[in-house]
Amino acid sequence: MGKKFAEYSNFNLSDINKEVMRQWDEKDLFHKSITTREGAPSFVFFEGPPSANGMPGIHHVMARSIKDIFCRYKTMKGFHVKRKAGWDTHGLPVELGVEKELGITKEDIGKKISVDDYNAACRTNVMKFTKEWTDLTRKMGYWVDLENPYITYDNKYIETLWYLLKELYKNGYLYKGYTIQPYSPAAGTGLSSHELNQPGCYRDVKDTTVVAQFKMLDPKPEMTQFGTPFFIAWTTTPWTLSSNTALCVGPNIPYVAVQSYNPYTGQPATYVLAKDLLNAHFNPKAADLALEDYKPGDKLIPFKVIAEYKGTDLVGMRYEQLMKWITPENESQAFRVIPGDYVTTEDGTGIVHIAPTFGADDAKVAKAAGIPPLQLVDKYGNLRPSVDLTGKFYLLSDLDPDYVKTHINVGEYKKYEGRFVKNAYDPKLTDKDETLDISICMDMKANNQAFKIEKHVHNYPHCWRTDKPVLYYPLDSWFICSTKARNRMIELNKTIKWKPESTGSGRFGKWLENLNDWNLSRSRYWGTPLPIWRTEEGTEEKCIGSITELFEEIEKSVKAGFMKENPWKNFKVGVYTKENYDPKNIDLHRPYIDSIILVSDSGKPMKREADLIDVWFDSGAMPFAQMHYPFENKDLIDKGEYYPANFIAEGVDQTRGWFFTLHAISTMIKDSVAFKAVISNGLVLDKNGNKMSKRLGNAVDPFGAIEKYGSDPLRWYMITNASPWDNLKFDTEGVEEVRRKFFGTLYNTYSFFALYANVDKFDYSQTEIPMSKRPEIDRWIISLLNSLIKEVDDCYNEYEPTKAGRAISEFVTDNLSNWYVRLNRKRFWGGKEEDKQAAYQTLYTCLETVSRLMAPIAPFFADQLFLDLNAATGKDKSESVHLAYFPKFDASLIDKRLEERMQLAQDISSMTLALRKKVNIKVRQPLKQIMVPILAEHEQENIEAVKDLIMNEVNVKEINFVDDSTGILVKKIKPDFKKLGPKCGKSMKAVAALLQELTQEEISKFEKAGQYTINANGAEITVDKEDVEILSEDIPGWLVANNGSITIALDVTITDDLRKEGIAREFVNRIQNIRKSSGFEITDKICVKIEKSDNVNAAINDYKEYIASQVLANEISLVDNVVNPTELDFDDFKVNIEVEKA
RNA sequence: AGUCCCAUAGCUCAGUUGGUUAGAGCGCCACACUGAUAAUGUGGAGGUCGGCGGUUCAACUCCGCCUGGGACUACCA
Repeated sequence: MGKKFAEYSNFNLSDINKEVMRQWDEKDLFHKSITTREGAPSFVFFEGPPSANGMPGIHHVMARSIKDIFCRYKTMKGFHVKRKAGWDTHGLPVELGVEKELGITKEDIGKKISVDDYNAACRTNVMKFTKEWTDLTRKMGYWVDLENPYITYDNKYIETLWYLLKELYKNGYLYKGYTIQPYSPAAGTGLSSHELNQPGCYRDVKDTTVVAQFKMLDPKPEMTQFGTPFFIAWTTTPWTLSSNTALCVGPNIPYVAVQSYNPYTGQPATYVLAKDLLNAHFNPKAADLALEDYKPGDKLIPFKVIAEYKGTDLVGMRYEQLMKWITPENESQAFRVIPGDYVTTEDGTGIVHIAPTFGADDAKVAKAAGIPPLQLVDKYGNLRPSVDLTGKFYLLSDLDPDYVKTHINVGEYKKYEGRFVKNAYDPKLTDKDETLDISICMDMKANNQAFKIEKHVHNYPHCWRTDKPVLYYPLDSWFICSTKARNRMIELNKTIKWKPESTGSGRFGKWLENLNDWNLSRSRYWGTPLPIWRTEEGTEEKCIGSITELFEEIEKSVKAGFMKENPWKNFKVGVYTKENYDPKNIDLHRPYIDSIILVSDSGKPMKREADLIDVWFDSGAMPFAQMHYPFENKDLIDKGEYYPANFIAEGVDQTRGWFFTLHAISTMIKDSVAFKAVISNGLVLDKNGNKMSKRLGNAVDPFGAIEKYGSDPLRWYMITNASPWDNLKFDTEGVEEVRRKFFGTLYNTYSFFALYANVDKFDYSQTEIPMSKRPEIDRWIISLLNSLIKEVDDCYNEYEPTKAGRAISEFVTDNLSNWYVRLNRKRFWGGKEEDKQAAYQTLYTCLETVSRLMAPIAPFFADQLFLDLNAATGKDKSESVHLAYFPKFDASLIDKRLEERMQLAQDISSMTLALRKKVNIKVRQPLKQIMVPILAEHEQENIEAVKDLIMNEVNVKEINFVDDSTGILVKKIKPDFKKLGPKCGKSMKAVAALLQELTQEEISKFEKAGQYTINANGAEITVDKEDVEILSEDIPGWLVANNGSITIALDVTITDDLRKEGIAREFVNRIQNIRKSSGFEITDKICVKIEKSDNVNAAINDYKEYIASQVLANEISLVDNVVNPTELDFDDFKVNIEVEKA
């Protein structure tokens, strides 16, 4: 007892932020929020690891707020919510950052700088902004364990990755393949899809394209009747034609054979192409011209369709190699027509040129049809595509001489030997020089091989490092055969709760359906090494799944004499201490790992495959790797306590990134989802809807924003302004508005409460007034409060934080502050004891409950509010709202009819005030009555119940009801379309019009009979009473307002008595002002002297007591003269008055 | 190019299974309040629900096409 509610002189959420954070640290609350729930059911959350080599931005506040909200909520619901922070530390962005910093390129690594030093630089660099990240995380109030984060470069982490890779390997998911990948000849490296999607990588380029003619070897008879028979196919990369080994048709696409002439040479020919594209290549205007009338050079070239085929009819047909420079292996299998489902007739000819070495799709369909790729043998004996790694046609001198002899037509090839396939790759050429494509096209034109040569603009990816176009090029890579698990992934995906749902079924679902194998290889230095060792010929290999296993293998190798000793002899197998796994003791990265040579089962040396693995594997494996599974914490995961996650959240850009890798790894390793629910949030844009970027200077600094506004309004704004999955147009004015509107109001409400509660020494030690004894308005707000609890609980449960926040906000501002507190102020400073207690208890309950409901979103202010309230009452002794429990709603306290009645009161009040406004009578002037037309009994009951509130709020003396019996009501009929619609069908409109035209007599007849027959468009329709709403819209002669079905009339006559009372109220108001401006305490008693005047005498005499009670005056007297007059200016007269302390 | 998301007042957003006065806040204009006061309240103006078609008695709502913005994926020749 005796503890007071804290009162504040100012309201600064940024300061509250800091102070509350200090207390959290002091009390070690984050840890307690976990330890106090020990043993409770666990709610598993996974943190997606950000990369700490960049500064955190405002969008991170968004993403992390979402994560934090649900972790805090679940903690309040009694769950044990462990959450580990994580850092993504490998990968190209890190490497490039380091290269930039050190001023080197990839080629310098191992030369100018040792791999060792380089990786050390990466290790430091990647954690460059850790401090800022930690700082932001704390300031924004994101509770996550930053002291024991998982770090992907950790030896323990890598060891788990190896374990997982080995599991995949054992189950046949890992294979080495030769595939077409984006490759940058200028940079000498393959590129990941992530790199290809850097801003600005896809650019429009103008390329020379050609429709090539492929001469048939075994044409169908009808194709031979006119000129030479050709297939025609379009390509945007003419240089790849020399590597053509097949043509591809759509099996179900219709094709035609057309007799015509080559536009360049004028030679007669029979062309085969897709029927749909006939007019794209043959001008319809020439359709009627006779073939024989054609003379070379004519603009319009005649043509004649002579036959039609389905794609399948063409499959298997053979054609002559277009450029006979190089003879492919297995020549007999090449140069055939093959089927491909991906062929369309959107552009080109419906026949696709296939160069298996330079197209991913090409390689796929070619492989399926047994078509050999066109490959060379280089001087080292390797099979190579016709283009070398620098982007030029191979030099003969770089090839195997025997191969050149047997397979290359040197005379033909010489002309193109060493030509770069894009000018950009050739250091000696510029854009203005003739491209290889053009050279080839010119030759084709001359050789009657080109049907059409055109410039074509298309979108093409460029290397983000060298700015030069990417080449699709075959490279050796390790793959995860994720397609094998595709169906299972699709099935499991259906069990995941996606927010929004469309991302799961749409973006993610479609992605799964079109899944490709996962290319794991990266030829870089800083990353998780692929733990596969191979003999030189690749006939034997070993996949290593743990350090222990590696050590066993090293021992064998030492025995076999391939290694002198184990380089990590201080490492103790099976000892999982931090020290033992410290990089000083062991480092699984390159270059150390590359020095390990193992021995194969047959006794041959094996070297590690030089590749690193995709960093996305690092992050997708975090459920296991963060626990060092299965080496440690095996049970936690196997028994489901820390896996799978109940909930994760990241940006929508992770759909095919982290969300996918988590899902894929989990499906393949555990045949389980990795997460049961996921929120994919949208972007944070600037207030104009533009992407934030440092370059444009429109990026919002999260630190500055938190410092200025505090995290709570920032979080509240971000969460309530738009659904997380919609993009947020971030406007600081919105944050300011949230601060003022929501937090300001809540703070004011609390301050109001605290002020009077302290005066009255309220501390909830008094007996609780039973709900049944509290006034209607108290039961109303408690009912709303319980409805709110249920709603907010449901929203959080359904991962709808936006709706939760909006509901809380509406309750606080509209219902609690603007209605409950405003209407009940007098109860707090006057009022009978029991009624006062009821008011305090009610308001206390509301505020305290709100502090819990809002805590997940606005953790700082909510905690202060909760503690301030409970410090005085001791009702909940939790150290923090975040250790307390989420409120439970009590259905017995919810009274929907009461809520409706109050709504009615609010509507009637609002309408009355609007009427007052119309005739300019201020609220302080009492009026006699409101008239309400009543057509049904329950309407009157409802209003009666809230009558006092209305009268008080709008300052009228009575509410009277006018029922039908008076005969003065003017009624109107409103059709209920929902009921009447199905009944009337097409006549609906006519019926509605007729109903609205009914006279007063007809309406009464209708009411008495209970139904009415209408003749609409010749059809008789019987309308029942239930099909319409009969309402009274007017009382003739009164000032009337209506809104929906409610109509009210206001009596605006001001009688003498009313005028006097108005003056009295005016006095109360003025005297209160004087009290305040004189600096009196609210409990001070006063003495009032008023100068006599005809304008006021009567009013004062009649209302002396009333005024005195309202302004705490011991005495109010009318005097001839006042000594220290204050002049009060009433609208049409002035009065002198003196107010002093009694 | 495909997939997905978004489009409602000047701005930010609500809008139930289709049902007839399309709402709120901010901003703006006017007013009131001044014992919740670095607050607050009330009223008012402000909409072809992106466009065009369709289904329906009835479309902001369902369907199709288009436009604009965004994201993701992608050398379909």
